[in-house]
Amino acid sequence: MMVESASETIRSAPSGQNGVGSLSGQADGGGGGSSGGGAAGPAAGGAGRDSAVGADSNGEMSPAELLHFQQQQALQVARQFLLQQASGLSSPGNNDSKQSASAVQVPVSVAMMSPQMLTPQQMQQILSPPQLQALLQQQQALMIQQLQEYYKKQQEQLHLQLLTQQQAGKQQPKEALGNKQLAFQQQLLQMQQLQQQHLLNLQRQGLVSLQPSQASGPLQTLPQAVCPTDLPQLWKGEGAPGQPAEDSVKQEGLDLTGTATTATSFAAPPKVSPPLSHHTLPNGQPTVLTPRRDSSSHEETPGSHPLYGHGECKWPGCETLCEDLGQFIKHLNTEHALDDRSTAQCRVQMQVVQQLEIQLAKESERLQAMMTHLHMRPSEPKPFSQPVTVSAADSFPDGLAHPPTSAAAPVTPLRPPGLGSASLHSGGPARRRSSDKFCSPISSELAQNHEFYKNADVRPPFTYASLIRQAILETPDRQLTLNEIYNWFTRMFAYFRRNTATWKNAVRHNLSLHKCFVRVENVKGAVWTVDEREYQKRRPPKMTGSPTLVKNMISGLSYGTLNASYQAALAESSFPLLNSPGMLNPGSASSLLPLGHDDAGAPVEPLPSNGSSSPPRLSPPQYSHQVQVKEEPAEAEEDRRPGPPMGPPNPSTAGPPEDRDLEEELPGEELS
DNA sequence: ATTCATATAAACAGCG
DNA sequence: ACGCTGTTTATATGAA
Repeated sequence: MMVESASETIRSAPSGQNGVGSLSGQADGGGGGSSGGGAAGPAAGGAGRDSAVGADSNGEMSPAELLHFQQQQALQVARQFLLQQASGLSSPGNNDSKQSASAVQVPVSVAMMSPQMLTPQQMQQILSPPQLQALLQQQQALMIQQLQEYYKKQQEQLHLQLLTQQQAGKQQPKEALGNKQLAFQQQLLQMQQLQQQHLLNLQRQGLVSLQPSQASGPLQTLPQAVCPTDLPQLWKGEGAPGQPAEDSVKQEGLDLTGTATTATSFAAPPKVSPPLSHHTLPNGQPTVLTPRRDSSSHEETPGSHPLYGHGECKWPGCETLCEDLGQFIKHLNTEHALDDRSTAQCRVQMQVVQQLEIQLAKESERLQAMMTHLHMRPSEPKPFSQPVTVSAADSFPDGLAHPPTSAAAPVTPLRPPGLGSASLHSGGPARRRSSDKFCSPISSELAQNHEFYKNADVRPPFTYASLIRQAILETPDRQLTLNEIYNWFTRMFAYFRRNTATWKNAVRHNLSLHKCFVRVENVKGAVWTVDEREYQKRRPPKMTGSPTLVKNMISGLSYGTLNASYQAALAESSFPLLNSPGMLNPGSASSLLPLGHDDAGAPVEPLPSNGSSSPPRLSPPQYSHQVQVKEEPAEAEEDRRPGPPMGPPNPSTAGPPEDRDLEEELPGEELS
């Protein structure tokens, strides 16, 4: 206890804060001020343009063989992926397949899953980890499919470009523009790649910001960040339509640096499928209805040229109209000959493809891990034990904004069992923690995931108040000293092993601030107890509507099983602890309490914790049992050890009053 | 736009 | 004097 304090007192408040800040900022951009957030784009672009030189312009055009080789590899990966998907993910895959065929954007999948337009957080709060996992899986599958689709297209295009150039013979390169543009493109590409990865990570981790509004906002700013489908737009030269290749390229360079928002489609020119292309649903969700048709069409139609479709040249950034194939060929040979520019474009395209390959590989790996995990225990919401090491590596491949978790991550790269459930928002969880306000049962959540939180440097999605309460209620006598509370925090959450000054202050602040925490003088000092009544009181009964939402959502998902688990979760949510003092067993609780979210507040009084005690007895200034225990008798006796009316305190508690924390698992065991 | 809940930071007082 | 504990105030942010 004391020992720690020394080291902790100082440093690191900032890190946590910063982390939160940054994350929340992002979230904000998506949620509330989507419009505002979207504006930023240009600035970055400008910077990029100036320094564009950095991009290496060297590197000769690799031989066709190389390209072929790459294609082969990529295709193999894709095939593997398909196989995996087919074998393991039958149900979700099937469901999504249709959608994926038309809808490419991630948001779509989400929309599918959450008819009610719940925010990710809400979903997290409402759904239990297993449910989230299922959702995530679905989404994952969809995303990968989409990726793959796009990937194919890219491969095809690349190939064609190369061939075309070869056909055209060798025309003299016009060096002038080539390099600069290449540099721009490459730089932009890199940036976008990073962004993309980051976003994908975020999505993965916490179903982050898949909201329609967010999708549209940030996307504009970071085109690439979104998803493969948007890649094509990268190429878009602003004024491109109808312009000669050269011109379009120039513009492209400019545009790219300036505003990433420019959008010309590369694989699927707007004109190609006027009615089909991008649609925006009423709710603002961008949807790509059937862009792929185009791409597939080339493949299928032998007579046509892959780079030619719907009377248009499909060369990246070029939308020159060509009446017929002959004219197109001519155009191709003229405008897209083997010169620096074309080479550069080709290279960029290669990078795009490579990036996609990488992405695909990662996703495949992830999928496999997920499937493995799920197969092992289909319905078991266990924290981990997954041998999967994948997460560690791919979680944050890039160095981009990682959640506060960052550094000291003690150990296991585990990911929250529930997958998005809480951690994900790992980063931003700071603010709205689920536990309190919604049904989320901290106890059950903890029970299920305590291993995770214990080892992963992830901020728990609970409020300080709920955590403190949990800590106190977990003890047999429902009372803890401040230091014991600290210890509980550090014992239960890796996250709280850092930034101690910050969160300890917060804990103290919460103890003082909330009426539900009652300080009781003790011989030994003071202990803190929980006034359950106050605790219930303090949260607004907002959950009222939620059940409906949840139902709808669930029905929408058509996850029968989920429904069950959800109910179970709800049940658990209540106060398992109260029921059996000393017993944390969620299971028991669930059976006892059919419903009632934590918060149901007044109505939910039902906690039989003391049977009568809670409601009536409490009337006086007393707070349930705990207080009594401590107040008088306790004084005499002192610790809870003997006093606890509760049953068999766990071994851990048995130990020294304060030190029980030393070890790890006392409460944890019970929980799980 | 307002209100509420929460998080964070910090100042301050009392106590051992 | 120092550190811990506890209270309080201020500010920022997200959500309803």
